[in-house]
Amino acid sequence: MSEPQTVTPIARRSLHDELVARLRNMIVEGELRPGARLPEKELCTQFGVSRTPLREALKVLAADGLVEISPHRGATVVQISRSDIEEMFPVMGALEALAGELACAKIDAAGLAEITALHHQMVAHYHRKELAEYFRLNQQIHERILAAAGNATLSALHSGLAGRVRRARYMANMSPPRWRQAVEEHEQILAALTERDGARLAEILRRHLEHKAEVVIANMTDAEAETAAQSAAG
Amino acid sequence: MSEPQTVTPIARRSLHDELVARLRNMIVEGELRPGARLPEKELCTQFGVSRTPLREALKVLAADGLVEISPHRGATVVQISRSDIEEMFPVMGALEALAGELACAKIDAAGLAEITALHHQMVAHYHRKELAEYFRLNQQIHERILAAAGNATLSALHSGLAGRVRRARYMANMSPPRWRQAVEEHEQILAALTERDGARLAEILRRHLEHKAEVVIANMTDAEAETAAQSAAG
DNA sequence: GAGTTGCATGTTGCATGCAATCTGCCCTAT
DNA sequence: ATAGGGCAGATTGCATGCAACATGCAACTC
Repeated sequence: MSEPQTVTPIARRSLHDELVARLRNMIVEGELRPGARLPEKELCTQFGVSRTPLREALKVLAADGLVEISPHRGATVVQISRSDIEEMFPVMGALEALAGELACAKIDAAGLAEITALHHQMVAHYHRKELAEYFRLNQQIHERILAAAGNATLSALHSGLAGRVRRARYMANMSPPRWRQAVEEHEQILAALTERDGARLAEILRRHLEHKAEVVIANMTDAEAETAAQSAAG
Repeated sequence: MSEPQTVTPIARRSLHDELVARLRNMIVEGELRPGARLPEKELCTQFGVSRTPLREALKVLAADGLVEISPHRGATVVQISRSDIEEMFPVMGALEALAGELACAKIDAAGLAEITALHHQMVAHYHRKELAEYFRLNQQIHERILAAAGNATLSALHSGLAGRVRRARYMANMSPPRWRQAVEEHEQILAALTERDGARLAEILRRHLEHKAEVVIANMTDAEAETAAQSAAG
């Protein structure tokens, strides 16, 4: 029986794996706010587990860069600063650019059709101004391009960064011209991918990520100004 | 006493942090071979700690991709396959290319002088055919370029990959023409950096990494053939 | 009254114990 | 003789207990 596995082994996740997944999700989805403390005891009662697997999970998340652990003081959800974001986007740009090149070389008709379908759905949501749906599809398209690159290492690094960036909840709002620009860039992305023009796709993706960064930074600056105003008023 | 700290706070590493560092080093430096089992009890007695911090350390290394943990079966040092290597190098190429661009934009005279000095030392070792020393400096130069980019996220991702790749012990030998080519590329790297030509440096680094990949793959193929011959003979 | 010191409390770091699971071996049956 | 089943040993997964440490408050000094 040295055949490659066709059936997926039944998932028997240990507690710490399950905890890592749940906590990661709670952090990325914003349920646990940046800066929030993560007291072991409280989380233990909440999840109904003992401290050992929980601690192991926290260590893993710390290694992932999602939580910060200070000795004898406990774990907190990491704050993302503007400079962190400014650092991350060029890196994501480089990764997505590479993914674009590889994807152009490897993608088949079926894969391209899927991305094309997602793209048109996304554009439809854009025209109906359905921001949440737009983002969901936007994210899926980028993930598909990464997947089409067929490079697990690349995907892993990218999704790690994407998870960290997503926590910034950056696109709560986006100005109409910015949104329009993003959609136009996605048109170019699809065109380059269809023509299998790797170099061009890479360049477009790099620029696209640069523009995303600008939107995020602007949004963060607004948010900071708001909280500053609030704390001044309070 | 709100002055900035001038004295470094005394390092009080917790046991699990210390264990993570030591194990990571042992794995990266090849002291723990790929595929080696990591029985908790044995490591505990070896390090003189209990299983709790050791387990936490293993989980972190698993998240890092250096060890693999199978439920109820324990941890092993991950095997690097040829396809893993083939995946990693393009990613490192993209990261180093970005680092090159950023470094050209940011590096100052002092930083450039340091890299130049390292480069000349490295070339000296090349002429004396001191392979180990050559690699040490080679690695330092690449690290310095990453550092000069001033992007912590980028550095972190790169060093993670570099650690995983280094385990392949790829450069135990390198053919004279290959070695010569590598040195020539490093001359170009230094030139582009000196001229602050980011685009060119990026391109050179990408190619440089491609060539490194070829050397590694060739070496791995040799090693595989060797072990295959051994197992056939034994 | 301001600053410092000592103590009480709660939390984290680590060690250990028990239950569940895996591995290897022996035994049995075909 | 070989395949399959079952048991014993060993190892991992998790829970709990104890010690070390950080924080906040109160008392004390100047």
